[in-house]
Amino acid sequence: MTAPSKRGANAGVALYQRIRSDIEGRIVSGEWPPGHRLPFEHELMDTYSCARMTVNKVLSGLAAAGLVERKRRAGSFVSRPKVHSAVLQIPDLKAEVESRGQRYGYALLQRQKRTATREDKARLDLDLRAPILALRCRHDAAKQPFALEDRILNLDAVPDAAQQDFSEVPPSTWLVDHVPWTEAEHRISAGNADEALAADLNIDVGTACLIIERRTWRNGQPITAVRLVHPGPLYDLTARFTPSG
Amino acid sequence: MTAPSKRGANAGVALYQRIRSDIEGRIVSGEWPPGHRLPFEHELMDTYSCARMTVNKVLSGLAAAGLVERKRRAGSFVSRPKVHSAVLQIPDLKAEVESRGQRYGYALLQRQKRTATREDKARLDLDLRAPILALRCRHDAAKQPFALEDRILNLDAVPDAAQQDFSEVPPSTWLVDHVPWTEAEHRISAGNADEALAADLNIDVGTACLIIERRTWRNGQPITAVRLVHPGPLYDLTARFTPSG
DNA sequence: AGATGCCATTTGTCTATACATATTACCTGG
DNA sequence: CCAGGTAATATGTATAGACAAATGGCATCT
Repeated sequence: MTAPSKRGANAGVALYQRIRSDIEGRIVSGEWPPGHRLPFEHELMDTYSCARMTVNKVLSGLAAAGLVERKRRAGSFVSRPKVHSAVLQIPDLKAEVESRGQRYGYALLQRQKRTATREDKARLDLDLRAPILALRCRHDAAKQPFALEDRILNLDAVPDAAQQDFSEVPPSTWLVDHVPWTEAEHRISAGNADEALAADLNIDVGTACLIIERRTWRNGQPITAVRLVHPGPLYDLTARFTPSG
Repeated sequence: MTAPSKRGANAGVALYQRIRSDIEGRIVSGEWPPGHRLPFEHELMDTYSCARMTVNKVLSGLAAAGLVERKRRAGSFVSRPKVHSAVLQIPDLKAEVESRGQRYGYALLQRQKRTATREDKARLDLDLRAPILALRCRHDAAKQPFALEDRILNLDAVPDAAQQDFSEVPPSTWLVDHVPWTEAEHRISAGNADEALAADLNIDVGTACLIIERRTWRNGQPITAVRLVHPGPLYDLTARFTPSG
């Protein structure tokens, strides 16, 4: 609300929000298809009897959300989304498990401080011989192995991690609370469990697993690379999405 | 540009963008950690010698991007991101294959117009007996099966689809161009190939596959449900993400 | 001490105005 | 007829001022 809701017809929402829903509605309903030129700012001004700053705020917001594209002198156009994009939420595993009403368990299987091998170098963009912390742990849901985590941490970027034994607190939880990041990359794939994995996850050899690999940087400096392997039948990622953002 | 660049020190970017990068920098660098209260609007006004509307635009933008939370009377605070989120891009398969420099192929395996079974009803939120189009097709990359698509289409929502034989144009491509949607849900999981799947995809029985299931609605009305099965070794999803949005 | 109401502060929204900038459409001279 | 300049137009950014709404704290009353 705000802005004296001039003549009571205002149902408690801000004017610019009403205008925005209005326009969004026409776009998603197909009334204004991709490529369609929407009214000029001064036309919307007249339509809604408001100042240009108000409609400008709306159109800028829609442009920021990717629903429209704006061109000087030409006008604003409904943009055509080329790809399906979905905002994938990858929460802390502990929170994930507990939100299903299951008991969460954690075990550190291996902790090793060493210098980067050629393999590590390929995995993150590390310098060869950079000091790293290699961790291997298991996450359980309702006493069943739920994920195997295999992580390397760049100690040049996160020296504090060397002081942490990760026997109680999972590295992912510690990192979220202590290390800001600027860039992340996820790769999601499927693979068959080999013998070692099958033993650790208590599943049959050959069972399909969902593999999530994440790499994180901070201003270009590599922080960590993690590989999470979930037993196929026990896990799936879900993403919901609306074009409005 | 814009706004008379008061005294030339302006490097060609708008004032509000300079302020925004400035603040974003302090946040991602950790100088202003999660929970930290950032300066009040009137303090930023003084700092940057500008009007309140300008800093308001910056802070509102940061709030929309999820970097800060704003509370009346209390101030604006750096928000603590609880989940890793990633924008997953799921492009048209044809574009995906060709962007890898491989030849794309498509084959329609099955096309059936019928009424919804109980199984279909569970898959989308269809009414029982609603008219649907069931499709099964294969996508190839460099002559190798690359994905098996199994789709149902709600003909009540998309009557035009009944006129389309999908022998040349993949349904996903046709849909993107013809049907706007307001909501989508993705589920990503892993599974072992059974005999039928192994035969269609030309892989061994038991090979791990990446399974992507997508359901799409338009203003609450179900449009389509699709299940894409990719041979594990041949495919992965990649998402890149920066907190700034 | 505890409940209650008022006030100051901060963000939220809106207006009216101004000038900058990019780009198209048009006009004019060669 | 074309090249080049010019005006018109729509967006981009910024300002100053105004009032609304939410809320934390303080003062007051019981």
